Amino acid sequence: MPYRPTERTEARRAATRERIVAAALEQVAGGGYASAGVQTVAARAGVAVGTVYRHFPSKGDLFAEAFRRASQRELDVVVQVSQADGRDARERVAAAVEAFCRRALAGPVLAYALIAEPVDPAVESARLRLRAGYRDAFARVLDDGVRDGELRPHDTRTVAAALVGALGEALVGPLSAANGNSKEALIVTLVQFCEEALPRAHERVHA
Amino acid sequence: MPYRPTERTEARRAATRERIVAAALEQVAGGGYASAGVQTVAARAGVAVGTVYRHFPSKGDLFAEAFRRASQRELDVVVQVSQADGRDARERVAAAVEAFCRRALAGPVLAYALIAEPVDPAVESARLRLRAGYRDAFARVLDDGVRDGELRPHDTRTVAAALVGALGEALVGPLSAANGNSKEALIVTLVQFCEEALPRAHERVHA
DNA sequence: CGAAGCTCTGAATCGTGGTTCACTTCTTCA
DNA sequence: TGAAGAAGTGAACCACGATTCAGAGCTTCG
Repeated sequence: MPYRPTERTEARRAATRERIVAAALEQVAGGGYASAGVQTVAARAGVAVGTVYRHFPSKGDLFAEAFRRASQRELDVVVQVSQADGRDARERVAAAVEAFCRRALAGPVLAYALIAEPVDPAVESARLRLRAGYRDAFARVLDDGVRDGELRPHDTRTVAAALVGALGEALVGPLSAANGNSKEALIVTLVQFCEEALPRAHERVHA
Repeated sequence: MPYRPTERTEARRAATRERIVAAALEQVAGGGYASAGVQTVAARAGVAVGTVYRHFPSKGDLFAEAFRRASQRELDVVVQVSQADGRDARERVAAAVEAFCRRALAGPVLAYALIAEPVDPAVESARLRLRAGYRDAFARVLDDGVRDGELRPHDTRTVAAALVGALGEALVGPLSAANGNSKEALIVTLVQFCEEALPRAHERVHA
């Protein structure tokens, strides 16, 4: 039994893999998915193209993982903020919306890639999971609001999805070119929009 | 001067062009953009591949035109409904939202293609114009509402975009599999959502 | 050391589907 | 009718970028 990869070697291997994922992510954050070819990423990671395929079965899998990473990072922040206790649903939604917007506006290219840019099917599924994650985070807050009597009973999943969509769409345009000033105004508008959209219990139903 | 295309001939030519666009649209409506290759569309239109290129400089241009057609049809309905006079902004928004949802749920594959499916850059711009069209239709209603004192002054463009995004996102999931029953419930939820999201003047601002 | 098994390399390969173009067919009109 | 010009044809072509693979270079351990 002349050879068995030792811990040290496996660590090196893992590090290479890590560099590749990181490079993929940097590339997407810098130039969008459209700019992210396997050759480019390999070069950025300082490895040969073949090495990428030693670590990932296909381009789709590589970027699916990269998206998953970035998604998780983004999602964690929003979930964190939305779960703060001692606050009512309206406050929690407002906090989550603000966090969502700030992060998107801080990294517009990545945000665009995660939210809206055309991608491979394999990556698309990672994106769907992200959107579902946001939706569920909002839905949890809404459910709590209903339970506590702050909100009247409603289809929380659909409303949560609508909130996510509203943010995405309203941000996509500004993601390309938003100066610092309009950013803050935009955030205020969206926070207010989402707050008001909540089906509060004390309010009359119109239809 | 032995040959000059006569009216009759030009009509035939136009008809062929029309058949190609129609075939492209049918293909997208039936199987999504992913299924829409030039060969397939040509076959469906009953012409050779080369003929497609006699009428359109590229695949992108062909589908951009097809998208424009479909978009216009969809948009016209919503604009029409949203401009009905003798109604206040809330009612007009509700009517527009309902029309939007009903049409999307009636042709889910086309709706998905128009709203969310990954497409060529050339087609993407047609899509952006569609979204902008919806946004502007809503924005006009909102502006009227502000002018009439029904709504308080706000960033109508952003709010309108948010409404469009809310509908798109909330519909994308159900577009794949929605039975008749849940459809109606979904529409009610979304109409109410959008009505409540409006920044009405008589309401307290929270933030 | 040296055999074995691993990782890395990157030029060559390959698949897909949009695009071309030499040719045929049709239309017009002297 | 026949010359000229346009529309239509579809097999061949080609660009592009993902994927492969035979060999070079490391790492481990008897």
